[in-house]
Amino acid sequence: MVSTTLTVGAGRPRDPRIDEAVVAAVVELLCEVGYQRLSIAAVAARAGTTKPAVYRRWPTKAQLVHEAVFPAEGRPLVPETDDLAADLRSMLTDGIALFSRPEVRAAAPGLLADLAQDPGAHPRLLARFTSPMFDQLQGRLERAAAAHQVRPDVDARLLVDVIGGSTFMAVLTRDRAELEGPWVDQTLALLLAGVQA
Amino acid sequence: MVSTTLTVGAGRPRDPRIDEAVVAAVVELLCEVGYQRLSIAAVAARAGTTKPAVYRRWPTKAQLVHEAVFPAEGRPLVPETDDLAADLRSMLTDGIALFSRPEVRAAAPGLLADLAQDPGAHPRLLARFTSPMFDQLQGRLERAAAAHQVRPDVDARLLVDVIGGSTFMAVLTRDRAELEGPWVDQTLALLLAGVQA
Amino acid sequence: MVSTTLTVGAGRPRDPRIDEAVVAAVVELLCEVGYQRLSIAAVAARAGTTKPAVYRRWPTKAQLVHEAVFPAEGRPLVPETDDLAADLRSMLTDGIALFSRPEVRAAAPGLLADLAQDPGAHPRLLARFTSPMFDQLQGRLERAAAAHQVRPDVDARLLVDVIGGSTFMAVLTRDRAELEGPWVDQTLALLLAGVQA
Amino acid sequence: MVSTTLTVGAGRPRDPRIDEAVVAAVVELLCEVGYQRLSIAAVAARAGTTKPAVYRRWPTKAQLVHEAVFPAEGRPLVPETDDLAADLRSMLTDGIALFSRPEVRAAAPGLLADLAQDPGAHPRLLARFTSPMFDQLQGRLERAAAAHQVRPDVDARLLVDVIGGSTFMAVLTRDRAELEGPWVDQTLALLLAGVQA
DNA sequence: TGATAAGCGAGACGGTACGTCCGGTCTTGAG
DNA sequence: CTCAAGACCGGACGTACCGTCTCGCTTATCA
Repeated sequence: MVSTTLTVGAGRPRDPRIDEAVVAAVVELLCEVGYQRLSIAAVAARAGTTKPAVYRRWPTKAQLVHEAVFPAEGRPLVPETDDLAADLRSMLTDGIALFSRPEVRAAAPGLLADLAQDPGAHPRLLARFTSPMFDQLQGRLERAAAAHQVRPDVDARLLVDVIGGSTFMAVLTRDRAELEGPWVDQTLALLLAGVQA
Repeated sequence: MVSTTLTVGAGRPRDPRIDEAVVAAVVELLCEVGYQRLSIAAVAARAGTTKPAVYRRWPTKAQLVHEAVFPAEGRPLVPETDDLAADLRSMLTDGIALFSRPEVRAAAPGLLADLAQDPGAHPRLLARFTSPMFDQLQGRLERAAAAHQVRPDVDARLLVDVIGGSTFMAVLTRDRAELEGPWVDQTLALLLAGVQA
Repeated sequence: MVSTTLTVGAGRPRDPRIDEAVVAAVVELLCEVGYQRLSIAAVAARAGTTKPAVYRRWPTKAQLVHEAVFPAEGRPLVPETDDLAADLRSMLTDGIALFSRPEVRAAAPGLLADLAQDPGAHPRLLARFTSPMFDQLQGRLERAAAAHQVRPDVDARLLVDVIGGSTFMAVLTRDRAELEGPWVDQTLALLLAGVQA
Repeated sequence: MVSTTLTVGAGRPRDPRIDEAVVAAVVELLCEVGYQRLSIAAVAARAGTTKPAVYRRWPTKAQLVHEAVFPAEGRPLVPETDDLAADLRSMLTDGIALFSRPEVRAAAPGLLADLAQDPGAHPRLLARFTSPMFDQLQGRLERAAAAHQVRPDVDARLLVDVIGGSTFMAVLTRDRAELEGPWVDQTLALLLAGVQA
């Protein structure tokens, strides 16, 4: 998180309603005008506050959008049932659902572009998303290998690349209708055949 | 292509050296400051010309960068040997190489962001990249299916998603060293197992 | 003159109708939009021709306007009766009339500004206007001095400054009505008293 | 004045160094390139600032140049000694000196041209220059008439036309050397003879 | 009489300057 | 130290217009 509303010391405390209003305004405006044309001034106006109040909380647009679009949810990234096929299917549909949210579609490429320029963003991004997902998936795969469901040399990080990248690319290049139909089934079939022992 | 230097009719013809200088300047500046902070003014200055000369050729930054970064090469996107494994490996290494070029790394997310906002960019992007690749790969897969090397229900477009998305994601989240090492081997193994009859 | 339609040598001769049409267009447009916003493109369009045809004849806007507004008339600048008061009055009213013509009011300050910047304009301007007027007035004053009407030390060039400058300033700062009324009478009284023996 | 640096209320105050630097840059550039080719961009660059900072202070080039060239000095336009000849001489030499300043020579015709086009400039110009001068001169002439030094019917405004116009014309059409020599003496003689009782 | 040469309409070009938007910072005055 | 209000600085924008150039054609002079 960036908007560290600690304010342990003296002085007037920050108004928490502004934090909420700004985040809500960002999500709205992302869907309306996209990432590039999202201006801090417009966010502040929509949130009923002023630019300095926003800049006090988030130093850059990238960090603001990042936090607004990907709130730190505690939900498990990798499901844990006994059915490997069902778990992989969940990951595919979760990826599709995530990248299909309007604010995510609008924000993701712009965020990538901004963060790609920012040195140091690489580890932060990994720490926030890829690594937790990788750790959980690593455990899940070891369980599956022990049950002789997957080859023991299947790499969890590689699978994260393939699942994440495929869903991202699919959302970018296909219509909504295609994704809800056979795409998941076919991809799941390919993945299962690819990893199975 | 956008910069249609046709000019069959009347009027002073365009100076082709400006076309070249601008494209070169875009590639340079992309590597130096990234997509977002790439300004037309800076491109024109670096190219030794002026903004109107750039705007006459490319109406938007997105189209300019698109053409500068992805020149219309005629090279086949899908190799055509008799060895399916070798062909898939080529596609993976080509994808890695493409997305690893500094100007592509700098431009790709920004282009996605801009084009995602532009209605009508979707079909254009497909027509230029995904579709040709898909058509070629479709033919290659049919040949492989006839030779009983792959299952007949493997979809070429799906494979494009998986190969393109995986390589894109890998380049974004991994170091150069990892990609040149086992990543290609492991991904190739997964794909082969996934599609084989 | 600038538009030297000599064309002694070979080649297609210039169309004299274009010369006329351009000059007429300049006078019209000066009255409509003034000197600064008079564009060669507009002149060419109004004259029913094209920019290069205008530039072939007059290299700069200043020279074009100069020639259009002050055609080389042969009319005597200084009248030659036996009545000095009447002659001075004529010069005053002629100055008022000249500077009051709409195209002259519109063109004069702009011309001064352009020509003031052009080194070499000074002698040209003098040769065209001030000097002939000065020569004629010099003769007239000598005649008046011989008749003991004016002091013999009155300088003709000085009188040109005073008459020209006063009328110019008066036209710039006063309404039409004032000028036609007592202004000429009062100025004439001042001048006569100033020069009389 | 135009650049009203009032800013009594809220908001960041204007940087007064920019005001000074811009005015200085205008004077410099006027002498170098003249009025017409004086661009706001060049002024801003020379002053070490940017175009918007200039536009915030002066909405048009005419107003900017006007204020830069004719700063609101409180100096009396008409001297007030007991010697009418000396006072008139002062007005002549002041006029010569004013119109001889390089930036004034460069700016004056261009300003006239711009202001001549702007309806409403007429009264403004009068209010700033001609009228104050006229009022002061009117008082001086009444004093002189009471002392039987001038004819009581001599009009102050007319004298302003004659003195201003003559000096302006003389500066435009003569060399520096001529003006410092006998020109003032001769003109003074003419004026004195013209107005004396 | 045919080659040469300049003018013509048409129109796009290279480039200067324009006036404006907006992003991020700073200042006030109150809480 | 925060808040609102708001102006400021300066980078960049996309456009209008200037004077030039290229084209394909026409019109005159000269070999």
